[in-house]
Amino acid sequence: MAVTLKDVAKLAGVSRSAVSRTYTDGASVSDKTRKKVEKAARELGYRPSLIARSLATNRTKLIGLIANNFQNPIFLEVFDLYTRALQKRGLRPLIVNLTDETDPEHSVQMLRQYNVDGVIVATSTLRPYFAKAFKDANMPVVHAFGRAEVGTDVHVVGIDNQACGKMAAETLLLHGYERIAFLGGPESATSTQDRATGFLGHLRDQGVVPVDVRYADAYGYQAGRDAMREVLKVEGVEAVFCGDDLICMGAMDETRQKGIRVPDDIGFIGFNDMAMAQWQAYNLTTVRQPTHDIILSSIDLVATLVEEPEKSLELRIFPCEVVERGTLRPLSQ
Amino acid sequence: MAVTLKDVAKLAGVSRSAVSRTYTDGASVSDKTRKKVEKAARELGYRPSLIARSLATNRTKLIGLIANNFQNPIFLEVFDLYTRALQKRGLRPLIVNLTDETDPEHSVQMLRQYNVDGVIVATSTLRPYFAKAFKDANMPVVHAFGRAEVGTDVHVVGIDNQACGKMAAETLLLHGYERIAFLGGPESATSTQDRATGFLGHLRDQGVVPVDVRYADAYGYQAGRDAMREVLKVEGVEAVFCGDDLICMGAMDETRQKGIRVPDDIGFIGFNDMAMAQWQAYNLTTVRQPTHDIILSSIDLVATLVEEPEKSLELRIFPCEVVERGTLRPLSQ
DNA sequence: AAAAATTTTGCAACCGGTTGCAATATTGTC
DNA sequence: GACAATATTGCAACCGGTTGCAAAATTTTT
Repeated sequence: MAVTLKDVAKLAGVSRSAVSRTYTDGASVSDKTRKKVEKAARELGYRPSLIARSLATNRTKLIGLIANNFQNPIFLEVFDLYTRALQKRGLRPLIVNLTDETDPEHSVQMLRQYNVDGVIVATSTLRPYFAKAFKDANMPVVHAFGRAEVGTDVHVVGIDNQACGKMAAETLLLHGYERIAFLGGPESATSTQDRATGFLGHLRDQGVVPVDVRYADAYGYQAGRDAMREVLKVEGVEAVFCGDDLICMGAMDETRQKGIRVPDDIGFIGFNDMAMAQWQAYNLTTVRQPTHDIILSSIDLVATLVEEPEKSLELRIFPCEVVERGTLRPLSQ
Repeated sequence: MAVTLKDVAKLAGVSRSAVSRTYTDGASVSDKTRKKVEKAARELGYRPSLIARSLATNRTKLIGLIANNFQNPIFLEVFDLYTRALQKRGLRPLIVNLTDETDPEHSVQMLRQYNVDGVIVATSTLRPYFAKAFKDANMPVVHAFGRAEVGTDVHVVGIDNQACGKMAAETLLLHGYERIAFLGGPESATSTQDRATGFLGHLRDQGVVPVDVRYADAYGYQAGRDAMREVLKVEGVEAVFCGDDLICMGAMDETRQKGIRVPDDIGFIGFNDMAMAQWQAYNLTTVRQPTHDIILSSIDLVATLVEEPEKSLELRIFPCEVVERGTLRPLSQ
C-alpha cells in the first residue's frame, strides 16, 4: 500500500541503498543520483518510514515524557513548551500519564518497548528513585523539576527549592510581616520539603516562629482551600507562603469567602508564577520558577545523553526570582 | 544489547516462532511451550520490541493527537482524559502541538512517517479540511470537538454548538435579562460561529436585539478581557454570553476591575464548565460540555475505524446542559 | 490399534529501512 | 595518458519481530 524504498529505487533506476542514502545525512550520494531519487520520490509521494528506520538504527527520536500533575495548569505551560521544543529538534514526546501510579516498573517497561531514545521525568512530586529506575534500565534520563539527592545518580535540571523558600521568607519579612504561616504542597514531594526547609529555616534564623505549618494534600486548588480553612483557625495570621500558585489561589478564595481581605488583612505569596498568577482576580505575588529554561535545558541534556550515555552526572540549577504583584501589603517607606 | 526473540528461543529451546506466538494473542501455542518461553523470558527480562512488531504487523498502537489550544486549561482536562483512556486500551497518543500552524501537510507527513494507526483532531478551532487531510492520506481520523459540515466526510464527535448557543440564550431570557451582549471566541472557529448562530438566532426569535456582538481574538483570558473592555463601552449591558469559560473569566475580571459588580450589575454565562468554573472567585454559571463523553467516544470511534476503515460516516453528538452557579441574578420568583 | 481430525511446531519469507564492504566510477596528479 | 587517490554505487546481511505453510505431534474416532 504505502510507497517504499524499493518503489522509489525502481522508478529512479538506482539501488535501494542509493535511496536510503539520499535520506540519511552524512551519507555519500552524488548530486546526480540524489536528483533522480528526489524526483522519483516526489512523483510517488515517498516518505521514509520512521519505524523501519528505528529498527535499523536503534534510534526512535521518541522521548518519554513522564508527568503526573495533570490537574495543575502549570503543566499546560510545561507541556506546551516540551512539545514545541522537542518538535523543533525533530524529536517527539511519548507522554506517560502517571496519575495515581507510583511504581516505575510499568512505565519503564512501556518505554523500553517503544525503545525511546531518552526519558524526561517532569515532575517534582515523584521520589528520585523513580527516575533512577529508567537509568537502571539503561535509558538516558533527566529529572526535570527534580531534586539533587545524594546517591541517586540521575541528571537533574531544576531549581534550588531551599533557596527559593528562603526568598519567600525574606520577602515576607521585608514587608514587615511577623505572624507568618506556611502552607506547603503535599508533604511527600521533595519540592515541598525543600521549600519548607528553606522557608522555615530562614524564619528561624531571623527569630520568627511561624504561627502555622501545614501541608495541602496535593498541588491543587481544592487542596489549597481545604488547608487554608485550617490555617484560618489560627488567630491573627498575617501572611501565608503557599508552596504553589494553585494552592495559593484556593487559599485566597477560601480567605476571601470568609470576608477576610487580601492583602489588607492577610498577605499571600505563591510559587511558580504560572500564567494565571497575573489574573486580575488574584494578581499574585509569587516566586517565579524559570520553567522555560528548565525545559529547554532538560531537552538539551537528554539529547546530549543520547549521544553520550556515559556523560558525567550533571545538576543544572536555575535561579528563581520574586515577582511582586498585589497580594502583599505595600512596603512601608 | 537488548534481549531479543532469538535469545529467548535459544534459552527455551524452541523456535523463534514459538516465542513470537507466546506474545501474540490468538496464536496457537501449547501450554508446555508457553511455560518454557515465559520462564526463559523472565530470566532474561525479555519484552517484545514494539518497533519490530509494528514493522511486521503494520500497526503501531500510536494515535496521533492533534491540538492547538495549549493555553486553555480545558485542554489539560482533555489531555488528561485522552492519555489515560488511550493508555487503558494499550494505545499511546503521539501529540502534535499545532500552535500557530495552519497547514495540515506537515502534520500529515509526520504522522504518516510514524505510521500512526489513527488520528484524533481534538480542537474546535481548526477548519474541517484540516481533519480531512488525514483522511485523504488514508488514515482513520476522528474530529473531536468538531463541526459536522456537509461535504467534509470526516467522522465527528462533539456537541451541537448551535443548540448550546440557544440554551444560553434561553437561560438569560429566563433570568429576565433584556440588554444582552454576545462575546464569542475567535470568529474563525466553527464552534464560535455555531454558538453565535444558535444564540443570536434564539434572541431574534424572541424579539430581543443584542446590545453588542463581539469576538475575542482567541479562546483565552487576556482576549476575553480585551474584548470585554469594548463591550463595556456599550451603555447598560445587563448580561453577557461568553463563548468560553476562560474568556468569561477574563471578561469578569475586566468588569470587576471597573468596579462593576457580578452578578448584581452584569450577569455572565460561560461555556465548557472547565474545572476552574467552580472556583470561588468566579463561581461561573456556564453551559457544560460533556468533555468526558466526547473523548471516550472519539477514542472508541477511532479504534473502530482502525479495524474497519470503510465504516460509514458517523456523527456523534452529545447534549450539553446549563450549570447554574452564581454569575446570573437569581430567577425572579 | 489404525485412521482421521486437530493442534502445535519450525522453516523461511517478509515488513522497510541501514550500512560495511568490495567493486566501480570519477577526479586529480605528474 | 597512466596511475593514484577519492567518491559513489550496489550487494547482501541485518535490525527484531510476524505469519503462511507444510511437517510433526497429539488427540479423537472407529
